[in-house]
Amino acid sequence: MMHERERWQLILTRLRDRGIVRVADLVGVTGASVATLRRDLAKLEDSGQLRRVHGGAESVASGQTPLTAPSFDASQTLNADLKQAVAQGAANLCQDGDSIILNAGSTTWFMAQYLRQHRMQVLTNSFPIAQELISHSMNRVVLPGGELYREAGIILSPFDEDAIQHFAASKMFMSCYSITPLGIIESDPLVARAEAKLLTRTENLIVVADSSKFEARGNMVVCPLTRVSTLVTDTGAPPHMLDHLRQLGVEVILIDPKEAKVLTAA
Amino acid sequence: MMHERERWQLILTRLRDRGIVRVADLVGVTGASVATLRRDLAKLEDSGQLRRVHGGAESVASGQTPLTAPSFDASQTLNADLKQAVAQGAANLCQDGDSIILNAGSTTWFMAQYLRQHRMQVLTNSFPIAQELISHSMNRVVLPGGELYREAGIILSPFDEDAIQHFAASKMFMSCYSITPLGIIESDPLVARAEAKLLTRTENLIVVADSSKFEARGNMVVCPLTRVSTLVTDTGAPPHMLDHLRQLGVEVILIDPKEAKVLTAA
DNA sequence: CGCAAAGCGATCACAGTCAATCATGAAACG
DNA sequence: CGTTTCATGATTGACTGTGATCGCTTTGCG
Repeated sequence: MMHERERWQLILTRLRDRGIVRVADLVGVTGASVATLRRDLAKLEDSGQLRRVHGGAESVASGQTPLTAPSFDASQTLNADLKQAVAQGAANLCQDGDSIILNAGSTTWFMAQYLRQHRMQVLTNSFPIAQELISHSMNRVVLPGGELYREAGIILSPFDEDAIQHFAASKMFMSCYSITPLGIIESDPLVARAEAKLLTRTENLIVVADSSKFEARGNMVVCPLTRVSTLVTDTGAPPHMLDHLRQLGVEVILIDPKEAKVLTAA
Repeated sequence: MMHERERWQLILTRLRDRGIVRVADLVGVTGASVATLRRDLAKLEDSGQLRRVHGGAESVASGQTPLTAPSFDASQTLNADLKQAVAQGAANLCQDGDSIILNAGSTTWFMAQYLRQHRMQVLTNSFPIAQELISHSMNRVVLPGGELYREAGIILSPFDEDAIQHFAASKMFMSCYSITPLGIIESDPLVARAEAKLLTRTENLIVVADSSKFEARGNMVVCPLTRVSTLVTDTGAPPHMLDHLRQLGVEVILIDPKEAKVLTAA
């Protein structure tokens, strides 16, 4: 028989792939009874991970624009579970009234999903994140000026004068391309510059990265590791890197992707 | 059998792609009965995601995201036909390679629908317009920095330093709250200020306004009528105002909403 | 103008789905 | 070893979505 968590994971995966699931289908896939699956859906709806409809459930992101969907479906297939767990752990660090920064990235985008109940001021250079927050949360949203790049939905500007110079954040959550001993790495120079610019608006840098980010890739250093206050990652991260980070004074928060998924939502 | 939500999704997608759907076609595509599809259309119309017409339904200008839908459904019910006609006429003034500005407004939003085939640089302070352009057109999109206001989807900033100071536009298309002999009128001070700021980025101001905008309403003057280079409106506009505008040197372009094409150019 | 065809809303019966309740069995606990 | 707790599965009555049919209205054509 299938375990409760397995079913949940399966339901959410299916939901992400197809946008909609039917109870009848799930019976065939999971082998569980209709009643059990209804309970599952009820719980998942309570924690905001889907919306129930007659006959099954639909993705909370369903009916979203073609912009966010394609640009994130690709990255979603890659370690989506880990990213969600890390994102949820990071979201737990937020409190109502905070002023935070979210840079553009798939992990931060997942994080935005967990901020629906919050009331904060959020500065982000990600168009999809702004969209998500403005339409599904009570947070106030601030955007930097600049050109909106289609593929990634990032707002970038070559200029320094900007309204964000008036923004002061208590925390910044940053996802990245990779983490190496040399620092936080991006692959695109413009993106690296944009993130460096955001970094000037806060003292407290929280890096969110699933364990796959510790493979060395990319070439643009956004900032050294000593700039990082906190790292949120999952238990699959290489221990020697975590030790190194702790020695540099970085607080490391480990999320167990198996447990953290839904439980902390309550 | 196809699920209700799947049909809705399919209907809305088709609507996005083609602008109009026929019940008869949907029967063939979805496999559902005519009665069911009619019910679907009725529900989708209730939630403002499309407008029913004899034989099927048409895009209400794309029932895109939860953000745009509510904010524009209200204004759409008001003179949507006129606004669309004016918007189309205004869009005809654009050429590939232009750099234009679109302020936030229902008429300019309709206009964005007619810019799908263009390749321009577009500066807009409207989130829904940016969304429309980035996901359905080849235009480059530039945004000003500032806070994103939920209801209207407008980006507003109390500060002057901004990336848009580096933007030079050949034309600005502006919709407004009303037009009076005193000038172009808005109702909200912050909006009026944002539009005045956009005005500094171009010489050539094109006002787009259906004929209902000539009733005196609102109280914030954005600019005097002498600042207007061109006015695009429909044939229902009061002649004495048009004469007055022509005397001030404003080029008046009249659109016949029935034919949706340009009649006269003064 | 009149007529035919298509589209429309209303109604009804049927099937699928829902929430609530109770019963079962397994693990946790003293 | 008995009790408690919890996830699960079955049953029930109520509800919702569906499709067929009935007139009525709108549209298009001569």
